[in-house]
Amino acid sequence: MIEFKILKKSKKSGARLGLLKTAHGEVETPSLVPVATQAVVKTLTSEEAARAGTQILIANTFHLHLKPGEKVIKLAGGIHKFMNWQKPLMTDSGGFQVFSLGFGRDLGVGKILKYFPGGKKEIVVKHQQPKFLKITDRGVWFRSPVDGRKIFLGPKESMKIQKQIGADIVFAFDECTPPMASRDYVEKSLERTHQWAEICIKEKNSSQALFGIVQGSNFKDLRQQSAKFINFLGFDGFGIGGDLGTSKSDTKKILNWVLPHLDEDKPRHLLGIGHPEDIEPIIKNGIDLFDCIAPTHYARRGIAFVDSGRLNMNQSKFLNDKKSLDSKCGCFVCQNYKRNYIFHLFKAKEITGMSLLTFHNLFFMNASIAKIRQKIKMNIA
RNA sequence: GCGCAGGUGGCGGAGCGGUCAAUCGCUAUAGACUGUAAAUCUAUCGCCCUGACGGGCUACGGGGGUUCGAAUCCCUCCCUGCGCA
Repeated sequence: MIEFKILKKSKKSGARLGLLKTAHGEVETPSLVPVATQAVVKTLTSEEAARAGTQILIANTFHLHLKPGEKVIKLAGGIHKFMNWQKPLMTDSGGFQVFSLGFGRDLGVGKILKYFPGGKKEIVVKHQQPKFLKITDRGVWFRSPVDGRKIFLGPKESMKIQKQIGADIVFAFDECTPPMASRDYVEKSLERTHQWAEICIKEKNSSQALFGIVQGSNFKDLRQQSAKFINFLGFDGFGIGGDLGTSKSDTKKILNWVLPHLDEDKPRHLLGIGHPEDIEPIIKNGIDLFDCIAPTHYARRGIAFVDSGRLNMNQSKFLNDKKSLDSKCGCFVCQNYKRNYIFHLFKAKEITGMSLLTFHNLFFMNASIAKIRQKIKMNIA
């Protein structure tokens, strides 16, 4: 189980400084939760992920169920042993895959909608089903992206799998609704997500903390209703999922609808948000934890997060650039390697380039969040 | 010297009389990506004008010819590879 202590509340914003204790150690919050979908931070060893300042990881129930299967992980002694990660770890429930392999895939969009596919002004998901999966009241029939076979995942199944995987914190099975969903769709989906939340609570075991997920898309009353309902069920913490609007101010607005209805003394995890420029605002809104693929995913595309913004290490202007990625960064990459070399590795398609940038991006983000924690402590944020 | 095979855009390589500024791949340039179907995807890539649509110009080794029309056919020269002397 977990214990969460709020050490300090900012007087200048909604930010909180906290300490999350788990059987595998503590997490100073606010904190980034780097993504290890397949029980690995892509391109890094677990030791490297830790050395980059990572305090906690999130793996994925759906993907680990497909490969290698939860039984394998259980037989290996649980996910911590399996991947040699002795720090805190959470598993996402598979609820995001209801979206990403469903409407997200159909329409080629992510959960943050910046443009409407096909140039249409509005695309509304009403009552239809996604092409490749079937959403029912009891759960979801997926098509495995690995081999196409049918996979059923509902609240019971997800909880059972997550128990076998053995993370410190597990998430309730939800439906992440698409950003272009109609109100009707979101209402119906929310009802299901809430029923599933009740089932997850019943399936909860004593050794894992369980976070409930607030949905409701960008509808104020639905978000509030969801926050109250999920709060009432008595979870150990909260995830805030689904559509969070198209701008930073939308996200802020939605968080302001939700957070006042959640027990203050429990951790709040914003699901899937965390570009560098998002972090300070969401922390000031009162978010304690957030996971995002950005640092690792962008690294593999050659994008380095640095103090001045982003560097695209595929650009040949770096051919003879003998500077480190970021002159102020203390990571081993910035201490030992220069842009010219990293550029070369990307051009040569050498995997070490991706690995170096992944390490740097994680270190950079973890360090900048540590600075924000310091600012909260010193009453300047 | 003879024989054979070739010479096409930054590179590799299609095309073999009109629909060709030229398939495709690579490279190059720019962009996208927020609970990871992702070491991926998209766009541009002869020159000039245009935001774009579009228009103009120069091009398929050099030169000449046939034809209404040639990267594609003919002649000739140059060059490359292989084989034989």
